[in-house]
Amino acid sequence: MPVTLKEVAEKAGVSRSAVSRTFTEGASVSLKTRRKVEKAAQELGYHPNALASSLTTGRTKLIGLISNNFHNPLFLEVFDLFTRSLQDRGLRPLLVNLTDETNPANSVRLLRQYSVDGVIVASSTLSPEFAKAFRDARVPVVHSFGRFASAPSVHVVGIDNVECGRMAARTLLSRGYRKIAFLGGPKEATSTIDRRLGFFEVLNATDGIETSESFATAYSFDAGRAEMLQLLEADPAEAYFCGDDVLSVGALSAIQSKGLRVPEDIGIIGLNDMEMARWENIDLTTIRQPIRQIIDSSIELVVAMLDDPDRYPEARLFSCEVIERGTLRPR
Amino acid sequence: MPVTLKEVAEKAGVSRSAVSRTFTEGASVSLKTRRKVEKAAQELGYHPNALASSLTTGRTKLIGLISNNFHNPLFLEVFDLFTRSLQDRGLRPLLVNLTDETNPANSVRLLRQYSVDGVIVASSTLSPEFAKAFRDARVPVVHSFGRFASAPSVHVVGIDNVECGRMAARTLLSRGYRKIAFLGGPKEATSTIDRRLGFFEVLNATDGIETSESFATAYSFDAGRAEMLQLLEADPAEAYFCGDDVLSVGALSAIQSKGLRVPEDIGIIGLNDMEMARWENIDLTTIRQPIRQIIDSSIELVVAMLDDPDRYPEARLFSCEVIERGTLRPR
DNA sequence: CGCTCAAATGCAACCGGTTGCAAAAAGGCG
DNA sequence: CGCCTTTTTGCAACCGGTTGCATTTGAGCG
Repeated sequence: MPVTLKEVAEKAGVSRSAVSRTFTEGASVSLKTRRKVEKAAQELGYHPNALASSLTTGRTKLIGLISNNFHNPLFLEVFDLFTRSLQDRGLRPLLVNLTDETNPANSVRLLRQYSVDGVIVASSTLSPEFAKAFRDARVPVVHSFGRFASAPSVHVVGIDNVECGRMAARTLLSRGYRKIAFLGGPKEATSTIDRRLGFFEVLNATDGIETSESFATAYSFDAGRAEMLQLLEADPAEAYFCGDDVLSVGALSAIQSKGLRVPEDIGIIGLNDMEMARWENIDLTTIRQPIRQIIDSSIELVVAMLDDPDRYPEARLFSCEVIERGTLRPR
Repeated sequence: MPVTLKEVAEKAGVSRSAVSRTFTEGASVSLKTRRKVEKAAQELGYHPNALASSLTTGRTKLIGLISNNFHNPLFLEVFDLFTRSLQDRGLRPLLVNLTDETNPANSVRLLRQYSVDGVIVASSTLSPEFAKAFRDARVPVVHSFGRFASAPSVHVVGIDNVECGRMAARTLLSRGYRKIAFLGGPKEATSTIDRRLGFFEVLNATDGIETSESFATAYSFDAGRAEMLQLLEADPAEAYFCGDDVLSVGALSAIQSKGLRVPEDIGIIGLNDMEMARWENIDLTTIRQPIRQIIDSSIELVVAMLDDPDRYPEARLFSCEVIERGTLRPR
């Protein structure tokens, strides 16, 4: 049903090659034939079939965007930025929802079937095995929001979660909190592991601090709320560093529903700075992750790999920043 | 670099057709050759190239998922459900972010270049022209969350916004509110127009009700907050029906920051029932849109159109439901 | 005006598959 | 075992493009 190259060629009275070249950047066509072809194409409403050309060029301009974070509001912003930046570069995101997929091989197969030029794994909770599986299949891949490694085996762009932990600890200490706790996400999430590490590294190096820790079962409102309700049963801390913002809001909700006040009775600091954190009803003090930079950098990297698939793997880190709002007591 | 049909054929000692047929549902292959082919494919790690085959079959199994709602938390759930349901049916979502695109022709061109089998326009704010442009290009299309029309020219799946407006009005009346206002989204959004219509239809039919209306510039927290701050300057209403949940949260935030209480001083009812509406810090009374049903139905419809592109356009409506939470005073 | 050389063009093969068709193989039956 | 029918198989053309190569065209110049 759609118009093909051949029809345009016939109408314009030239060969198919001429038409193809007219639509190929930098190909050799005289102005005269180009005019003829463009006219015919215009009249017929012709547009080249990207998939057909991908067969010979080996480029589909399709980028697999794979994630399992479909319940973290931050990721709506992430998807927004990714899709727009990709589009701006003439690339198309093929979205893969990994929520109930645990086998990297399946994702690799799926995306190879669609000959994606590259893949971006956008998730802080997905196992590094996913990115590695793509690398092994020689598909250019970048793990965005992945775990920082000093000897990366796959391209990683994100933040230093250990440093974020330290930053949270220093912030709480500077506010004079002495009884301080970590309320992590899932114990096995690398982000939780790393944040915890940095957090306690600083706290343990400080005298007179009483610490404790616990873990929510997911980075979610419900998990945060449930865990905090539990904590409030017995001798809660003065301040908590929560695994992420959604978890923090769950915790806030638990605290408020017990009739306690934030920050007067308990302080909370989150991580991510999702859009809602600044909503006055939430007004969460948190650590901002520079998602725009992470995303731009990820795309740059995956684009660079299109030309140089064997590019040596690197880890790119962006610094985070404490955003002061209303859930910690003033200095 | 990836393994091709030919290589498998050579290794298995059969023709290329035999290999192709082995991987084609319902094709005629003897068990013996199928075994041989599968063995060879296995050893070589062969998987058929979906894009190449689409060239002859005319099916890519690609579905364009186009939206401009990348700032409404509800849409994270929407994307989650869409991508999962599509995947479950063996379809792949090609995501298009229309945030800064106003010309339907561009989207059509783009998606035609990628030979998508069908398109889902998922947006309540996008002009119906987008869906129509696809229809005119003879690309199967469904407008999800689109405007209900009694004489639909394009497949539409969604809710009856007029009825939602009535529902909101009845709810407010039943709580004894007499001074009632509409705080809409953008004036030109069809969802706002329709909700307003139903809302005032009921209110105007009731005696002794004082009404007023105003419009936020977007379905966003900031717009809702700004508008409500303005309203609070002079003689606010007793209760507001807000354009959607995000707007409602903005309004709530404005009210609270002025030292007023909800629902004691002012009542709010939203629309959508996004995940955060139930967060205790927000606890928004709202009208639930059955997004799961809308999405499943949309996909069913687009799938049905793959087989019957000329299917007569229909509008599918789902009923909404008031979700009682804490932002309206009790009966 | 003829010559050289670069630019433009068309031919034909190819990308990785599918499929109609005719030939070959297998199965059924007397 | 031979004959007829059904199933399986391979050939070759095709899907909608791209591209290397040889040929033609045309510009530039003495």
